[in-house]
Amino acid sequence: MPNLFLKNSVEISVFEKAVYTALLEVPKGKVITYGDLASNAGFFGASRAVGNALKRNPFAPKIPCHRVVKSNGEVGGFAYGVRRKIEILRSENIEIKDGKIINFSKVKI
DNA sequence: TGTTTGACAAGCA
DNA sequence: CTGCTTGCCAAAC
Repeated sequence: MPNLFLKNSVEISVFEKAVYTALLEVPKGKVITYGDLASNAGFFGASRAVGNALKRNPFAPKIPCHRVVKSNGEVGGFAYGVRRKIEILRSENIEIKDGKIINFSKVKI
């Protein structure tokens, strides 16, 4: 395994490292899909694995996990509840209706 | 070391 | 639009 970093005494796989790093490049007020994030991280098609990586994210508030959404415009999941995710997104001026993002093509990277 | 698991995606009826 | 099926991938069992 070509991985294992040490961040705050927590082991991180190269996969997670790549995902978190790529995610940090998403500006406030914008979102990215699980699939695109996977691609940006260098793991095309790993959308599902990305979800897992975010869920078990060791350092929660440090990374903007809330900016990762589904490719169909739905919000997706969140470790602390979808409700919370929506609130945070709204606080970043991203409109959401019925669990779906308004103007998805415009707020998406 | 094989199987199961998900915060997914895309295609089709 | 809804619901179902298959494909995916890294991590956890």
